Amino acid sequence: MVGGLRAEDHGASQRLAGWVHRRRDLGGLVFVDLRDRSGLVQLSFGPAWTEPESLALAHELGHEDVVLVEGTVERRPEGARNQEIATGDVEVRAVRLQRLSDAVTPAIPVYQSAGEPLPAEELRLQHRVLDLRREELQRNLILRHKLVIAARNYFDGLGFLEVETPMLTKATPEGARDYLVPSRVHKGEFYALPQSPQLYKQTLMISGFDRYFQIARCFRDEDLRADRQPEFTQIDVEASFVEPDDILGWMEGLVVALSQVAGLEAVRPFPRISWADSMERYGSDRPDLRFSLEISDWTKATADVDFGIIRSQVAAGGRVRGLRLPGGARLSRKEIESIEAEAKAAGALGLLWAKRTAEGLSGTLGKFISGTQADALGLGAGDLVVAAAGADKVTSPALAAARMAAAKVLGLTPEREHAWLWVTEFPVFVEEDGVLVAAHHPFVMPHKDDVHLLESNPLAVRGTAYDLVYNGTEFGSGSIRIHLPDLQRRALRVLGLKDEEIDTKFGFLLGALAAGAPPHGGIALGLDRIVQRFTGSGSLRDVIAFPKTTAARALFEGAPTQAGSAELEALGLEVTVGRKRGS
RNA sequence: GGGGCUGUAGCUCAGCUGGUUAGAGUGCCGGUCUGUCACACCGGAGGUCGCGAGUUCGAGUCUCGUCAGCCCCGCCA
Repeated sequence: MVGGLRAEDHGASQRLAGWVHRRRDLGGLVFVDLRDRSGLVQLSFGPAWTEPESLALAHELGHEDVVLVEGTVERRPEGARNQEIATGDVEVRAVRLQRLSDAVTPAIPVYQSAGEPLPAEELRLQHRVLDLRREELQRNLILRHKLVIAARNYFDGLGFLEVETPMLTKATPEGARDYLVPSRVHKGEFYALPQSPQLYKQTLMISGFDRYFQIARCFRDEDLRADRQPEFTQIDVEASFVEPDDILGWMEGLVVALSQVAGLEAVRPFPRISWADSMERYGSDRPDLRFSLEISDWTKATADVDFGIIRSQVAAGGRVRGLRLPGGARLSRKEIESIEAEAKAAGALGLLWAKRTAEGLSGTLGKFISGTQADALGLGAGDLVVAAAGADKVTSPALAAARMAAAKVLGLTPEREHAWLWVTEFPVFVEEDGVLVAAHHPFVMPHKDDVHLLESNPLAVRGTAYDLVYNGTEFGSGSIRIHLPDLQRRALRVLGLKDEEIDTKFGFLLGALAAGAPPHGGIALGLDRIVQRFTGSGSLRDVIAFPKTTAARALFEGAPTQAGSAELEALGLEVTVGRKRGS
């Protein structure tokens, strides 16, 4: 490896192989930066120490040629050292040079000079073989590897077993769209690629593998984002005879181990907040606790404020909630409106605000309130409040957006760099367009105090579900699962499933549960997202070796492709749309 | 499914209210050069202006469509 050579290696004979990163040909002398994944080292070629044929070859080397070199490590002459690179005190004086591979001129540069912009991402994905040679991507994938190894060792140390589960599996009736794989043997039937190993890991619990984990690939056929890929990797965990505390404790230990690998800080225990509390105080189920700004309920404090919007929203059953921003009075109207714009983008009709300065009260809300009423909001001189009136469903996301926007506009410094958090007691069910759906998935064990509400008031049923949140990003979620077949059937009925449907779709699960199931639960963490945040990458694509585009295409190898008619026939398939583009 | 941005030399970009021969830097090719490290200097080649229609005397530039990439909403834990 070339990147580790130092002044102490002076005089050592070396045989090095790598890629030609850069060549500086001075006519008599030739310098070549040799690269491998450990870094760079300068090779020097000169008539005094290099064999003539090798010297001639050195003049001809091009970018990305693969070479093998024999020579001696030498301290560089005074004034010829390079502080910029780790091996800058030495060079390898090449005696013999062999070209192992003559590379064509790279379509996109591997070498980048300082401040040079990256090629278009389309080209980077197309020429992934070259892009992956860049130090940044190599560093990301190396860290990813180290995190995976650390996770495996961590779980192994706790007696967890890694068990592989199928990739060709059964379509799941709800959740994301499945990727389907046609069966040749059973024409007209399809496997699905797993959205997660959820049901398999529960089955493993029932089979007695009481501590399981897997670095599991998952597939979801939904539209993509910068932080979403159609195939992604989860650190998947499940254990039997556990309470949430057990899972949370183990996972905190894992996060500490992973953070150590990445050189970041994670302090246990992580704070915990219930979902209801989180929505109340931060308007979000994944609050960024690097900032402590909290939402207040001002419904009472504004009860005698004569302001149409407030009165009508409260009369309709809504509340007045808002954020107190100390020192916020210095914000301009434009800056305040930028906060409002974020709240509107999150679904609010508008944001009310009041500013208090030496001159008095001002703002859309400020105009309507007295000094006493301002005091009731905690609005002191120099402060600003922003508020939203209406149903929590609308105001919570709006205030969550306003909270982050305000932190940015005010230039608040984070109170901590790494804000780890557990959000617990997620509801089991939520209402979507008037229909009851599972908030997480339909296997979440209801809170024991709420089981009796299952049929009478399902929306009030708290679940034993928890999310791990890091700096406002959800890193993973899990729950204690239902291990009683009767209870599982009740939960599925609440979702509107008929008994026959339950038996066809979930019969294998209910059957397994009936075989004597231990209480069990687990969690899954998004590995890609963890690596993305730990490396500070802007996109998931920079922490995956061969990612897909936002249209789910693989540009390097060119997937997906059309199937030939013989293949289709063998599968018993006929394609009726989209036959085009011979390419 | 919807909205926005982008597409000009291998790469990164410039190209004005439409105007006749489309530029720069870098890379590439050739040459000079013994301490460079963004080596320097001299010379050269290199263009389907994403693609297709349309408007116009004339389109890289305007209009419509389409393809691709990226960002966002819907969707997705």
